[in-house]
Amino acid sequence: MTSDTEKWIDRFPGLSQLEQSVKNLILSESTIIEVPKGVTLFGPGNSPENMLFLLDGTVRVQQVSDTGHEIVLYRIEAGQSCVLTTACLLAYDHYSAEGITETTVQAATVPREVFDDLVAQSKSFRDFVFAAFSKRITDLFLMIDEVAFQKLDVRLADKLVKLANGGNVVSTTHQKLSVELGTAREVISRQLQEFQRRGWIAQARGSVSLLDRQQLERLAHHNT
Amino acid sequence: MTSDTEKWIDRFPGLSQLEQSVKNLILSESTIIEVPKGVTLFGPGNSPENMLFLLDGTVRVQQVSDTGHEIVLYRIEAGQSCVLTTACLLAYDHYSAEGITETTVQAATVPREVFDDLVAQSKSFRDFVFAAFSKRITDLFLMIDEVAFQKLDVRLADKLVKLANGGNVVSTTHQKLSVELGTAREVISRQLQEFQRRGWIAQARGSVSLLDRQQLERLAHHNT
DNA sequence: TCAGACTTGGTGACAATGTCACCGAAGTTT
DNA sequence: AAACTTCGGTGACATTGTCACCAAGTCTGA
Repeated sequence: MTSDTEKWIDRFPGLSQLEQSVKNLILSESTIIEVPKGVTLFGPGNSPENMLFLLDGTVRVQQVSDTGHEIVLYRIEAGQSCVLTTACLLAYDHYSAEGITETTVQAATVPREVFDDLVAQSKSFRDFVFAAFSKRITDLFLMIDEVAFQKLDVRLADKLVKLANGGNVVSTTHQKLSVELGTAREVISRQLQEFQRRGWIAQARGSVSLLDRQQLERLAHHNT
Repeated sequence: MTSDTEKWIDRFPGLSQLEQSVKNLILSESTIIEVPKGVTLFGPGNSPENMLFLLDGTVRVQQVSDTGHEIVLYRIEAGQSCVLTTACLLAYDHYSAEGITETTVQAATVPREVFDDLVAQSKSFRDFVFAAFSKRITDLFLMIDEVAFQKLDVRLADKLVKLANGGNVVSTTHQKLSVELGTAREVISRQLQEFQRRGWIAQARGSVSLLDRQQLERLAHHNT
């Protein structure tokens, strides 16, 4: 174990406060894996037994409705939270969510039994786990609110700014944006045309350039 | 403690398998409370420190959007699951969900520290808790799917059948139904008129009678 | 390098749902 | 009985979703 990987645990804000003995246990019982982009980590009929701590990259969790529609539920970012869903959600039948790597992903895998031991032994680990669950649930509450009540232009502006991630170009198709928001491609196309008409964005095949991020952010934050 | 209340723990399928010693601990450290109908158990700025096991009655968890709209997220039924949300969600700031008793409610309250002890000591209690979280999360996934992609007539038919709960009368207003589905009152009124026109329901002020439950169920299950 | 095949995006017509501004009828309070 | 509140109805219009296309760009294989 290199000094580099030894420290991965400190990338998790919630885990850095663990007792040293617990940290050592996690480190010794976990395996670092690397998964290429575009791999389905979990999904219907595919249930890994391990818990994952994401060290690098992002995993997109999305759902395919029985109507054939898709929607992105959330993303798991490196160091932010663990893939609890993985080990836990399989218990329930009708879940159709799947987790797909959006980039090459580095992760530490912790066997289920070790996970259980950790929960039993460490109060701070428990807090970490429950905080992760809580965050997930409150985020889903917010998402329901958004899907049910927010106007599409607001949601799209918000999504563009977030996907740009500080930069000015979002490399994605109208189709993919529609899955992000759980709407139809045509609706995205129309709305992007409107943004373009206002001079807020420029479009090219497969990419959107943000020309006036301030306006987009203003719309996204409801300050019309 | 009467022999009646001593057995409440066996009403929870997930808890009945606990070690007897753990059961005893829960029973001795918990307090039975009764809460009248219409009380806000938890909500923004109101965070009870205890975990609740619902023994009788139902709690409605709903959300008020900053757009002023409301939507029912889920219900907690007696014996079904514990009010984990209560103790856990406060950790996060912007959560606007609230839990309101829909009936007189009987519940067992377990102090936070006892809850933590239980999680630490009992594997089966851990399984119970994680199962509850998982169920909640997968239910929210389904809800997002429904809100985003299901037609309103399907959702309304489904909701009517479920609220009828085996009977043939749903005592509620159009306004309340609209909150159930996160839509507008007018939309519900129109749709109920359509159901009435088809002879599936009859309406009176403040109540809906199901005349042809089969048809409603057929619609709800997408078998047009 | 050319012929499909596929992907991406555009368009118009229409359906479903949400919003707004009203209205009157049925209950409730005083 | 008058004032008020709750409940539900209505029409006009805006927004979003659906469908059936089309055309241009990109890729692939012979």
